[in-house]
Amino acid sequence: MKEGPDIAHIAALIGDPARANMLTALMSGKALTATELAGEAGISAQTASTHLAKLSEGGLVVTRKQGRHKYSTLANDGVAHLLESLMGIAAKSGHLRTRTGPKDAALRKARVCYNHLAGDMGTHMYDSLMQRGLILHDETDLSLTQTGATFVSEFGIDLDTLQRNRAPLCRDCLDWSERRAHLAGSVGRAMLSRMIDLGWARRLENSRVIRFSSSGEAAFAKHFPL
Amino acid sequence: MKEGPDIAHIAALIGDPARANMLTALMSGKALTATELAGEAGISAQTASTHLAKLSEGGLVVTRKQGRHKYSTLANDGVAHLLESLMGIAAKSGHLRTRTGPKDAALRKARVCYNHLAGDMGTHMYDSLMQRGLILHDETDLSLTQTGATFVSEFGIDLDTLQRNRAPLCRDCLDWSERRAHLAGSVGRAMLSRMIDLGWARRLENSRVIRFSSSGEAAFAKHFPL
DNA sequence: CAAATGCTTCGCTTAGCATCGAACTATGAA
DNA sequence: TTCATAGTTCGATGCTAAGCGAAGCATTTG
Repeated sequence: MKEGPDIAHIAALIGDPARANMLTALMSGKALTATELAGEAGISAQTASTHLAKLSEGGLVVTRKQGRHKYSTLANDGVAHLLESLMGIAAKSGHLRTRTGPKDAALRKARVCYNHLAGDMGTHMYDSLMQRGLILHDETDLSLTQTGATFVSEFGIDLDTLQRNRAPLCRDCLDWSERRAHLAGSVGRAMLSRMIDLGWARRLENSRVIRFSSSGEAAFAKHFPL
Repeated sequence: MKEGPDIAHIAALIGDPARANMLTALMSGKALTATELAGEAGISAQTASTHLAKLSEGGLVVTRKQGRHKYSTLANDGVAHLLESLMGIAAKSGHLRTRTGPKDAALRKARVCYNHLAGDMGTHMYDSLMQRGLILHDETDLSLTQTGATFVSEFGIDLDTLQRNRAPLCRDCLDWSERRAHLAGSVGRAMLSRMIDLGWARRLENSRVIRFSSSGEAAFAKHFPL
């Protein structure tokens, strides 16, 4: 009767509102402590502790002890991807968001998705890179072309360091607001952090929103034309 | 505090074992009646009825009344895609499948995923089509090339009829066993049903397994070389 | 018509689990 | 050492929801 893996177990892990809030908070890509996560979810520290144990046991989250703190992050890109898929379906199917605040527009424009750029500007960048032949799909994954590699290097990213990791350089990730692909993977992460280093944008506190300065937005448009 | 859509609600829908079993059964792509689904999940008809109401209300499933039967299917490709993602994560993270039966190997080789071909042979076909330039990625989706369209037509598929639908012709779908892409979308569905019409393969009862005859497998290899 | 089948609604029971208070361990600071 | 902070474990509580029996509605069949 039972075929394939046990999806109910891990779906149930995400299905609790408190845990879902923690996971959403971790979509920022930052490593958060247990108490921070408790705050995000609006629950006590004890409860958060048990939740974290379950999430980690279920392989959705990995933790690292450092002094008296315990930092948690999403276990891998796959989990982030899964969460975005969930958001996509949750967004369109049914009684949508609880409260459509002013933040919502900002989130749709540019936000962080597991440390890479998502939202309108994320898909814009993806389209630009794709159209100019800097990235392409081989059958299974996304990869940089030769010209793409030089472009990325000239943008100030050290590809050699990234390549030392086993993780794929490029992946695509489906955007819940745009329902289109954007650039994930280690290059995607590096691109975003480089933009922040360049002063183009900054991350808002306690939020996934990325705010571009007007000059930053201009530079962005110049670097990623369509 | 709450950003983005409510993922907990729909994750909770999938998180119940009975409902998860129903959804997995629907991954076959067949429309199943309420009692059939009750059987799949191992619960009574009444309980299945309430579960179906919730699934439909949550937008994961659509139902159609026909006489005294009520047929359910997955709501759209996105839901199927989400379920496959879940299986992928569930498969690798943690205490894996409950029981690795003989069926498992067959499932990995060829199975149906929302009416299209998945598993080893599914990714094989995808790779072949991609390598020969019959399908390609534009920035957002997958599409047939000119030569791809004639290939598909010569295979015996009426593209005009398919195109009348609003649904995308091609999509890619991530395989939980192979962790690679395979061909979904209406063309993917048509390909599989054509293979069955040609007698290459048949679907096993009460299972997602697709069994190719030896001559069918030979024909498959000939049509989709690498 | 009556009988049978498929599905749904109601009411009830039960089990699981999220939650917190309180007590305990571990690390860092004064 | 003493105090403070971070995190965990235990026990008790209370709510939610899954499950089924029974009754009801709808549709097809004899």
